[in-house]
Amino acid sequence: MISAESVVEAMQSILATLIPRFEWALAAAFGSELTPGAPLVAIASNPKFGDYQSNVALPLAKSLAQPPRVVAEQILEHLQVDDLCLPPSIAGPGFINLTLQPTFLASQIQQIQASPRLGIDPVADPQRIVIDFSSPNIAKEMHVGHLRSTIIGDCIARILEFQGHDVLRLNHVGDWGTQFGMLITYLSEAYPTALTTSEALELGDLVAFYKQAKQRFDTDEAFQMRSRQAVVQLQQGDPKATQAWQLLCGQSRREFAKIYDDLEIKLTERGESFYNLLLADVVSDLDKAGLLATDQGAKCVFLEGFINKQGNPQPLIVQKSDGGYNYATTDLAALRHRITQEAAQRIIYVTDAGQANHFAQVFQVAERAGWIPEAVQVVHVPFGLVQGEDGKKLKTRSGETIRLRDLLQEAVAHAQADVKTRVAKENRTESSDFIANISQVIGLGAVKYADLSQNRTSNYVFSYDKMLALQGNTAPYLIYAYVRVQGISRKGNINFADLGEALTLSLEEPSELVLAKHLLQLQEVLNEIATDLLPNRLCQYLFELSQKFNQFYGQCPVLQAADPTRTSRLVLADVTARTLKLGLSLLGINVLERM
RNA sequence: GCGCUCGUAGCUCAGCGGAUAGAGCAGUUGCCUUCUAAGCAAUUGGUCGCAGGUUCGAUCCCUGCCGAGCGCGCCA
Repeated sequence: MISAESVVEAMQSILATLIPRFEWALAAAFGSELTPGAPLVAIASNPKFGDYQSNVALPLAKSLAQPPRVVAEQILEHLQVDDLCLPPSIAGPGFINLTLQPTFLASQIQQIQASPRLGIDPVADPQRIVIDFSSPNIAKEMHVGHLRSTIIGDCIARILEFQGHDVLRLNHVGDWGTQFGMLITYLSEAYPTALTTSEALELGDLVAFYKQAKQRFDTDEAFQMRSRQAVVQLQQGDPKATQAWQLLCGQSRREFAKIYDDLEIKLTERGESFYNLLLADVVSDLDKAGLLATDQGAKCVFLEGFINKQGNPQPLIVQKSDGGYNYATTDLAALRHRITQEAAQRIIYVTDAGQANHFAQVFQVAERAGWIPEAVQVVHVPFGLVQGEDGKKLKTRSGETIRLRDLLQEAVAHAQADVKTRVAKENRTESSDFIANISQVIGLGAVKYADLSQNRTSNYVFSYDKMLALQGNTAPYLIYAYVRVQGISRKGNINFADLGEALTLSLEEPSELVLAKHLLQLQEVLNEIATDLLPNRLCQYLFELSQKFNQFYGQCPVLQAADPTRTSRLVLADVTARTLKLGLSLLGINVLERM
């Protein structure tokens, strides 16, 4: 039988505590072999029904041939939850509603407050997880298209790292392939010093050359031939080509680093070139597996379930007719490397939804070749387009791609304008460092939050005005809630770390109870996100937390209250602030002490 | 033509097979001698694209249709 001790000993989510209670009650009431047909417990769909609810009685009614309310009554007869809940009730057709006891809430909040990790222990079974994200192309500037992958990938990595997993963040940069043949061929004609002298080119120049090279490639057949030849040379390790390539990569890398530094994102660069020596084996091993075919001079695997425009099975090309390899080959090589060399148990690809087919095809081929062991999960995490307000792919007014650098700078500039207006309106004097710091944190936080707070699968309309609006479901609103708590500690000279250990909390006001209950749900939310990889759920949680805190703040004076209420409220405020800080940090967003 | 994703309030979006579908913004109305009003409270606003089906129960799952976006042989 499950005892109450298990709850108190190891802090675990309320759901994780309640589920075995229901399992036990069901087994006791009806025997252990029945299948519930619904989740045993869930967070209540509406606060007026309580805090948690169980709907199992409804699906069970049929198989047990009893009215659902009768089934619910039998479950309640065996359900032991009096250590954490008020007496459960049956409502409507047979819902079981549970409400947490204030004293239980208080003890849980107290445990969270005493814990540096807010009561969330690392997972018992840490996994080796590879996350492939950001992945800009060398010789091109990072642009809006890289924003979502970079931000979403970083957020997923932070959450899994916090849970205690061993995460390898890989930047699969485009540092190989046709584009380099193109660029090297073009530069050797137009600007040969760039291929032999480091820092001969700014990244901006490189981008301009890239465009010219691309145009030649698309219109000049002879140039195209020479470019393809150059790729093959590079892939065969020709020293001159290799040197030129390294210079180009170095140039781009320095530019990327500035953006990653600003965004505080850490990545291990392991570009396509890394897998060069493994490509030939991919093709020969596919051959050995009996999957390889040759079609129009290209080596390929014909896919199951993919039909081309002519109605024929579609191939995945792994070696082009000119002998070169392409991104499918590289992705297959990378996949194998991550499984065999990195011992990855879970491999996550954060790229735009447009690549869904590509990954489905690569995964299929790897699967059929027997390269993906049963225990390894390989998953594409797609996200929608960044659109302009016209609903089309985002461009500048003149039709150019927006540089990520410009986008971030503009966000910070907007934030700074807002801060200055506010400081002036309140007749405050603040140092320029103070203003610069606030602008940076808010501007970058707003960009990240606007992106992460959308369900990633849908397209996302990019609007400076909406993203930088400092009201509503935005980063500044959340940061402001945090700042309000710090305001309390400054005003009252409170050191939250010194509130003492043997506190007795008393939670009575509705807004205190609502806030406390929400604080206890972080672990459940994180567990969900670790499975579904949907960061917007964390945003939703933090936004609701901020709303609930602001309601509490408006209704419950903290510093003026008498003890034990005063201390209880201080603890609630402290736990709220630390939850916000932790949650925001998992989104890659900083907090401010004052704003 | 085929595939993937999406369609929820005026706008931008949440919504995990459950009870009367929720936020934010915009609109209307209150609240600053009180821990920062970047806040709070109240209020208006819905044929969940359409039609079937599965289910005790469907915004959610299945089928068909309509509409939008993206992709579909040697770019990544």
